[in-house]
Amino acid sequence: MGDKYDFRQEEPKWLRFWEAQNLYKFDEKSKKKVYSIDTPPPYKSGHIHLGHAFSYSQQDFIARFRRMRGFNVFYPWGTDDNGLPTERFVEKKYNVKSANMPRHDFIALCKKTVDEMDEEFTFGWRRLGISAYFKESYSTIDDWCRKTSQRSFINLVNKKLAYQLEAPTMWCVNCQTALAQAELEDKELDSTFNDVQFETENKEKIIIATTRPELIPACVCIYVHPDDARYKKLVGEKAVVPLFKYKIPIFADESADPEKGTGILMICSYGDKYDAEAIMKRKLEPRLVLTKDGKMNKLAGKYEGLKIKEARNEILNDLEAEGMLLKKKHIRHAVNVHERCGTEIEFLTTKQWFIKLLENKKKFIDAGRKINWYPEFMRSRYEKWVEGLGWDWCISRQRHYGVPIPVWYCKKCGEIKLPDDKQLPVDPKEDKPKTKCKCGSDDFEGEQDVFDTWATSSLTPQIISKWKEDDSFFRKTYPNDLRPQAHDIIRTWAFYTIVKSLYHDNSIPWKNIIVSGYLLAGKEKMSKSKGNVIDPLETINKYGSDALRFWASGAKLGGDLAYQEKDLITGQKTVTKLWNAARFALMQLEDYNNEKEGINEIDRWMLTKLNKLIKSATDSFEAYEYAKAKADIDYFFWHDLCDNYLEIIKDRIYNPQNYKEGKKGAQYVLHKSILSVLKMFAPIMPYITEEIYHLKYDKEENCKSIHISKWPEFDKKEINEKSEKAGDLAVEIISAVRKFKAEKNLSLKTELKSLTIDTKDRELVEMVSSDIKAATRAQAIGFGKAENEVSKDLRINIELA
RNA sequence: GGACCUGUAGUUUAGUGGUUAUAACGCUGCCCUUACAAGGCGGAGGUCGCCGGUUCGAAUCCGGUCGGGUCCACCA
Repeated sequence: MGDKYDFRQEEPKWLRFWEAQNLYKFDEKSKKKVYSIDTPPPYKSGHIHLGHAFSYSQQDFIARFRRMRGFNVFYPWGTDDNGLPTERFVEKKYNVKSANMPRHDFIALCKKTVDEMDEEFTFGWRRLGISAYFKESYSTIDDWCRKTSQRSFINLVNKKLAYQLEAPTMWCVNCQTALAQAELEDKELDSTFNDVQFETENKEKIIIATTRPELIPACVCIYVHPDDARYKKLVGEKAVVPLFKYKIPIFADESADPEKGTGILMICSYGDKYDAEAIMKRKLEPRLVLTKDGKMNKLAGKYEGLKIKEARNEILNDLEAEGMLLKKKHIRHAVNVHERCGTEIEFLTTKQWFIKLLENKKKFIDAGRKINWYPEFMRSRYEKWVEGLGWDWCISRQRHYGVPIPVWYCKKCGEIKLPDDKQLPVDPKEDKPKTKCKCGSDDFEGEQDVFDTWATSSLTPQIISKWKEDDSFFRKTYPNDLRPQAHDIIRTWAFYTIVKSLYHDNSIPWKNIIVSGYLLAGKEKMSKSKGNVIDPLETINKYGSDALRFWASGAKLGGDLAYQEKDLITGQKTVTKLWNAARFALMQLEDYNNEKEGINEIDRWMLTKLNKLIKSATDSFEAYEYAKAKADIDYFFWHDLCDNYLEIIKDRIYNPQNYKEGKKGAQYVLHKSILSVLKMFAPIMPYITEEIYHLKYDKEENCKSIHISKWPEFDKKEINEKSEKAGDLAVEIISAVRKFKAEKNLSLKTELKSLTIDTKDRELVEMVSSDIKAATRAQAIGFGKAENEVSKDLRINIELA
């Protein structure tokens, strides 16, 4: 055993060892209880960043703890490769355009890229010590995932939970695709709030406030509140739309709020969801004025061809010229934009596929309540999102790249044709149905659209558990035991996964969900878009993976943590300290062969502390409170074990002849404490603990890795309250002597002529007096009157030699 | 506007009713002590955001208030 531990050399060595041993491979044949983890698949669009290191470390603590607790841990790996990030990444890499290629070619290219990158991409996670099994991983664009995704869709169509509808839907005019509610984001934008004058047929003035004057040509009716005295006389009249000069009805409707704007509401097709509802309710003919790429169409008359913003300005100018613009006020307000591109969303009538949500909100909330959320309050975020849902889930996207929606339409009768399960995965643009349409025709048109990426990633439990492919595997691993994820995707990943599991198998997808917080850089989130990310591989090269993980273990679940490089030093010091303590212990254990004899009070004190720690650390890990476990283990290791116990037993180990119990008891406790600490630290610092384990313990336990060794067992018989009290007293006295020497600038080696102790617990002190004597270097210990108060019931006098 | 989270030492933080409020980093005095100077033993540093209430007792519970964050809503 060398003097120094070089993590730069040792960490990669152990990584190679674990991978060569397939240490983390799930053993299907094992009889042990399964613990399955629905690992978050990262986008394979670049490199791991420190935020990943932070959250993936946290889930790995749990995986490793469970493995040592004797579970058969199923911890698969996957990547999410069918989203925009991958599409852009591949387009850039090969200088191609997805839209200009046959879809299957682009998918093949993505798959190829993904496979090629795999080694390099996953390296960050592997190097971090993530104990997932990387050799078998899924990619959300691979055949199996496309198959599962399409299978899920067909299943939902058959259950009438997925449907196609032509209706106003949220639309991004930049990406030219429909969107789901979960893809919206708020953005503060400058705008104007305009008072526009309409007139009735009798030239009565009606003033309407709007931020969307370009939708004036889309206006189909006007609402006033039935109890609004100001406007009662307007009800039943017709209004003339300014500039466009067509007539629209005026209705009384509760939904018009007299307090808002001028109290008069124009209904356009479509300004928002309520417009769509109002038009449906009144059975009005919508006036659609926008094209899919965000321009005014023919119905907008002279404004045809203008972009939305241009039309807005032109219309305002023209209104002003005609004296119909009464007021124009500058405002700054939040609008809904597409989270990917920041473009304001519009409502266009298009034909889309939806999954029913609105009629089952209660079921989703109930399902959420069957899952344990850590931390608990994250559940209320989930419930608030479900309660606030206003739309069914639009799953079709008018994009080229993604998992194709597996549907054909009969050209003759228009019927929908779904593929055979055996035919999956299909691309309906290129593949043909195996059978004819009910009408006898075999002339079909394949669906062009692809799925929302969440439609596939919401199936990760089904994907990893081999849903509808391997029943016994499915039963064994599903529902998954754990879903780890971040809180920003509760409304998407967590929610949609719950929806799918409920719809497919009337089940919950996982028993527990742990939600990690954000890694902050200063006050803001560390994220790629903010340009403040740090490459964890650099950090690992500088401080070691164990140090990085040690740092990540400091934040409790759901809690944000502000990153500061200096905090890595703490972990690095702990690694060094472990190394040195083990070095000392192993030196003292050379002539020791596992006998348990010669246990004295101080040993019992240590054993009591150790077993209390085992209990609390185990409980904490069980409750996903790895941060508390770490803090407790850390405290025990540095203070109880290293600072006190090791110092106290040194004399006994060097001069066993002076002690009636000899040194074996100390060796026993030393051996046991070091091994227990190593094991409890192993989930957090997998490398250094493995290194030390292999110096001695692997042979003793006949186990090839600490990570599959047995977690320490709490032994109630080792708890001895009286010994603990006696030991605590000893530590108190020793500390007081150390303080005395420090104040006098004396070396701790300085001999004392005598140490007089004044306490009512004389019996306890006598139990440990030889240890106190050795640790304080007192030639004699006596009991009697003393003046220097140490604590309420303890006074000492110190006489130097 | 609503919901949830959050405010503790210079910094990052622990602590959900009970002596004198945690630790790390930083600062500082001393100590080469046969594991460790990347260490050890000490020290300084906090009116626990603010106000009020409940209680024998509040960082902790309740109400209010101010600041930070997240999500949602509104967008006439």
